[in-house]
Amino acid sequence: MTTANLDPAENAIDIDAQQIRDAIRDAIVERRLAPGTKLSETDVGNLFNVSRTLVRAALQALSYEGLVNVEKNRGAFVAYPSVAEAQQIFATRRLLEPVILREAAPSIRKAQVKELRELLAEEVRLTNQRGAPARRAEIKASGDFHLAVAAMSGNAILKRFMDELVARSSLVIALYGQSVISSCGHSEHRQIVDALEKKDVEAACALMLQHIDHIEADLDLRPARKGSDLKDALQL
Amino acid sequence: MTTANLDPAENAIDIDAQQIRDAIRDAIVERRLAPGTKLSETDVGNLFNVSRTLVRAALQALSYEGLVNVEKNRGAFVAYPSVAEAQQIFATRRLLEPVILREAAPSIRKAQVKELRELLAEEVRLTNQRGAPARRAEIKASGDFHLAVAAMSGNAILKRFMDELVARSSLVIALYGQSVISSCGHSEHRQIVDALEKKDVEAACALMLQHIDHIEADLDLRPARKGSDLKDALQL
DNA sequence: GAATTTTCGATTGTATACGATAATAGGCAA
DNA sequence: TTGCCTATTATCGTATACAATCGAAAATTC
Repeated sequence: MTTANLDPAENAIDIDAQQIRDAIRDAIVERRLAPGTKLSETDVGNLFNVSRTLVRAALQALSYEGLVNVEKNRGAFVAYPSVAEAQQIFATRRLLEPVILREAAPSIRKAQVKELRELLAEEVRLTNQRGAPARRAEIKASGDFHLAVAAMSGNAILKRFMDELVARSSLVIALYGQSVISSCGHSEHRQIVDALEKKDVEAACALMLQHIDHIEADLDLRPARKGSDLKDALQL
Repeated sequence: MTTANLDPAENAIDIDAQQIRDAIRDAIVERRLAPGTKLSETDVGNLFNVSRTLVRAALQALSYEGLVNVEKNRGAFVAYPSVAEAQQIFATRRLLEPVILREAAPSIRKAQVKELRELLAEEVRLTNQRGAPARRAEIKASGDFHLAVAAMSGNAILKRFMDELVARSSLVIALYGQSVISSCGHSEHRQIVDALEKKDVEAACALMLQHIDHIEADLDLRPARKGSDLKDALQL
């Protein structure tokens, strides 16, 4: 059995393709599924008690998000971003997130600041908690902060672009991250919120760029990867 | 028969989902398929001599690009962007295209200028040509210019975002465009190339923003649409 | 013993079958 | 006629069946 470890929470009745997609995406983003893992159509189907038809639809959707690679006649695999791709993902975030901040800033009111601070509180709570599930939730929470800001831009298209970038970033961090707490920057998140609250957009942008730099600095983006990890992750 | 007018050029042997997707996308972008047109799975399947399975995959893919709306238990329709969506598409382009220009500028060499000028020449050639096919090709060529610039940024992710924005823009122009030659701005395209050649990125960005303004100015984005057109486009 | 070929098994690719849903048309009553 | 209800039909949603492909192991040859 090559495929395993998808959250069996959705074992209710009548699953649809969207739920399967979400479950797999969450598993990838929360790093329960390692990059390179094969996602066999029959195996996934059995896990959710659905036919391959729905699984294929879900896997196809994930391939558009860049989270899964579908190789013709070979199957679907959790994406295994190259160093070049990883750099491009972060380069794009550096370009987009300041733009998003500038768009979001004018519509930041007390309610928005409150919403962001609640997300910060959740991040802190998870950081102080032990265990693997808390670590996984922390990864997701860290991304959620960036997505919340994107949502405040009021631009659904930008928000969707960020959805993809944040999800793929998690994958990259899973692959190339060095420190265990790779998504460490909740203090940086707070600084950004502080700047937004003061309507100091330029400061917020500068902090955001620094923040992205720090995330990327924690990665080991040297060309070669250790072979053992690769073989492991590919599950050959 | 509700569905018709897909280019039958791909009537060779062994069509796959990707080819169907491309054929339908081209038909939408070149305005051979009006917004709102129903894309029945069986009809499209018959046109390409494939089963509904492949058609569904293609339609699903197009829905991720925002070119097609899939309504549960009702079917797929060529997207019918609302005024709000249209404005968001152009707002996003205004944000992204300057960023793209700044990214692309450093790697603009003689070869790149030449490539862009060739695209301009093609646009001019099509403009001076009569007939509906030339008009359709003109629409596509106009978008290709923006996509070529995006490709020169060297950032595949940005390029893909632009792919989507340009395709959806064509749809919006089809819906809300007033003048027949809605993608008129090939002279503006030339000015942008001129600025890029002179390494004057700021001028290029300013011209790009003006250009997008002009495209949007040609649209009739007033809330209500004339009832007749709406009925026509919905093909009821 | 190593390299090449062949065979076999597993997995994907596509078509089709069947059940479910929604739109339409027809009939009935007001 | 108009409104409502029912029945029909067409279309979609999902499962399954069968064909095609790929990879790995076994067999053969040098």
